[in-house]
Amino acid sequence: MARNEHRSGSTLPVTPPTLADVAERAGVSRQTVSNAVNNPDLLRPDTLERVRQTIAELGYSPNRAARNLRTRTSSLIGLRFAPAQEGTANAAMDRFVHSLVEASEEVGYHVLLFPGDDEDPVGGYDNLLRSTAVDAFVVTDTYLGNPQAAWLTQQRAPFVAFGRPWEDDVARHVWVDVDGAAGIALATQHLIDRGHTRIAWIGWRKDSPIGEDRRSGWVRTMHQNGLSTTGLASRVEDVVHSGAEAAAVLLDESAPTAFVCASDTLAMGVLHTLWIRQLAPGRDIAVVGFDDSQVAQVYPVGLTSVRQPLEDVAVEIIRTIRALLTHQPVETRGVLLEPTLAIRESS
Amino acid sequence: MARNEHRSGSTLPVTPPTLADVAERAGVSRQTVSNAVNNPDLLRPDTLERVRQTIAELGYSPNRAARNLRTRTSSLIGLRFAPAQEGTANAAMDRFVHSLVEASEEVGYHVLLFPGDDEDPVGGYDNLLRSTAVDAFVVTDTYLGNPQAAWLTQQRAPFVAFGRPWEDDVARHVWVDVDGAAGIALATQHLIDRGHTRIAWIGWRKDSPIGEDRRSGWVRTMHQNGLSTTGLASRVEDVVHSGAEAAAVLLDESAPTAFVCASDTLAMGVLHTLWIRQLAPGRDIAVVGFDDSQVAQVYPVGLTSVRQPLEDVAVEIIRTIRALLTHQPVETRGVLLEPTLAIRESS
DNA sequence: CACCTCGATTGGATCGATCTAGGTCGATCG
DNA sequence: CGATCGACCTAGATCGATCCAATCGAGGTG
Repeated sequence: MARNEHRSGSTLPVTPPTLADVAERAGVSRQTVSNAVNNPDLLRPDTLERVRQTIAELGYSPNRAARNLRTRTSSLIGLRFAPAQEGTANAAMDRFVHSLVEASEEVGYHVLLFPGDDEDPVGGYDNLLRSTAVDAFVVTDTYLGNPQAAWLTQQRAPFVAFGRPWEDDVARHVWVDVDGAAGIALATQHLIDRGHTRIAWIGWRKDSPIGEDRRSGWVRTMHQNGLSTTGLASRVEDVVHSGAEAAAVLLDESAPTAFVCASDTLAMGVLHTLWIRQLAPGRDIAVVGFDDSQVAQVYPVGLTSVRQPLEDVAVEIIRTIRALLTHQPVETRGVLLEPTLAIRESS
Repeated sequence: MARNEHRSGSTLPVTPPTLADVAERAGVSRQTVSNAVNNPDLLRPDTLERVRQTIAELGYSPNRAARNLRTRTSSLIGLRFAPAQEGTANAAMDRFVHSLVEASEEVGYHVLLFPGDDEDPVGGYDNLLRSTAVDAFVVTDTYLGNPQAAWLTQQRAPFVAFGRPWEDDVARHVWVDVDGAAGIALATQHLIDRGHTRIAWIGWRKDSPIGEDRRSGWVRTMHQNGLSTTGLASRVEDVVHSGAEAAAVLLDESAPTAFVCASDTLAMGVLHTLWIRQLAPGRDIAVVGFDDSQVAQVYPVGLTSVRQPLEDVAVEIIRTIRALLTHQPVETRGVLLEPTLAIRESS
């Protein structure tokens, strides 16, 4: 059993030390070493210390594959990673993924990325699930008609969704989401506090539940403050020039003094129209976007934007996944977190 | 051995089928099933067909952990994932990670993310390496004084760097990089072709080898075209307002008609100054950035920008990693890829 | 017909950590 | 003083796929 007898202290041995190596060297059994790693409370302090010392000396770290095989877990969380769409400002994924990686590390998980395929949306999930390569999934794209959540539920695969199952009443999975309506309400109130009364909305098409939810935050806040929303709303595609056109029309027809947008992309369109018309963002016309993208941060006139608490979302997701995996009762089916407002020169 | 005899056809069985299950059901031995999966050539066509049929019927997929344990591989590639810095336009990581995930999938690898820690830069690498959790690493931050590449080399850990070992003559690891100087040369020549002769450079501080490399592309192209660079260069921090200030000073002192920048962040600063001075980007003054970030794409006046071929970088990195892992001789120590120019209204 | 070859197939051993059942030892108690 | 207890530790079995050496069987050869 005495493998790895001679090894250089500075380079990685050809084969890393095993639990048996540590046991032999420390003069204890394998199980004792295992306990030292996983259940230190079971060992007598002096034995624990001796084993730990040996572990440190040998630079031992449990072999992942062996542990995974025995325990039927992988400590990996699968995430389908789709790139940010070109031509839009949405870089939220980047920040979210990082938060997720951080939150995972804290509790001993790692994040495994796999590519998406629009033609076969569950293919990637299926492979990883059947080969028991991951313990759970984080699903980020729970938009209308997305079959993944339903499919995973049916497979009894543990997963948590970032995003509510909007339209789907039968969906019984666990989710974490950000209250977009509250974010827009925050933005709208902010503008009202600054003295604006004619605040326009530029959002997405009506078939987007997320867009309609965000819009409701604007409507609600306006009405709560006794302000009219008539003729002040526009619903367009999420591209820059659509936002620019909508802003131009609204300025001509309704003379708003402020714009609240469903995305930073649309807000960029508004800024473009203001620029063409020689109107100064923040001084002449206020603009607020959504997502606090890099564009909002880097744009010469800093764009005020609703910022999703992605760090908290990630922590909450990981917390929930742990609960699912340890078969603790999951107290709530959904968690809704409050966004904040990143205030900059544009408002 | 006949586990999983009765199972619902629609939901995942409590324990997935094993190779032994398939073997028994197909009336062959385990080894034969293994061969059907890994070395189909060894089987007689009719046997192969029968085994494949059974695999499909049972929905069998080899257990990753068991395979990993036996073969001492994981099919995982580790990538330290640091988030884009707030306040800069650099979203290249997002695109690169996606490309890497795609390229990995093609050859049966997956990407594992782990967090970075500036205080202990090799900690994450060390853990994954010692627990044999990944087969290789992709290292993206090979800047001056970064100990990771040297450390990994010393540990004999397989890895490929995205980025040249600039200053380090002794570094003998394998790398893939984008020729920034060629990209800037492309941008500069593009401006010269448009009739510009007074083209200014705004780059990073002198201690950045990447910045100096990019700058050399500007110098080279200017001189090749018989143009002077005197008084047309500025070196500043990579933040928007530094770019804006540098542009203002250069406009006052040297009256350039075009700017080439080491980053989109700096280019945004230039655009800011142009906006303040009521100068139209593209018509009055041309501007070119670097990285083709979302900002460049979304900015109302589309920003012409050097675009790194990150898809190709990823493919090349994966190709090299495969070569390293299969102990094929790696023919070249470094690969330099050519960027392209995304031309928009700003030039 | 015995012998040989070579492709196809088999069963046992193995990777390294963990689970399980059982064993050791000193302290406590009737 | 021997039985009992509990804290601590040990050894064998196990997870599932692959490696390895050995075997089987069909076809060819002298």
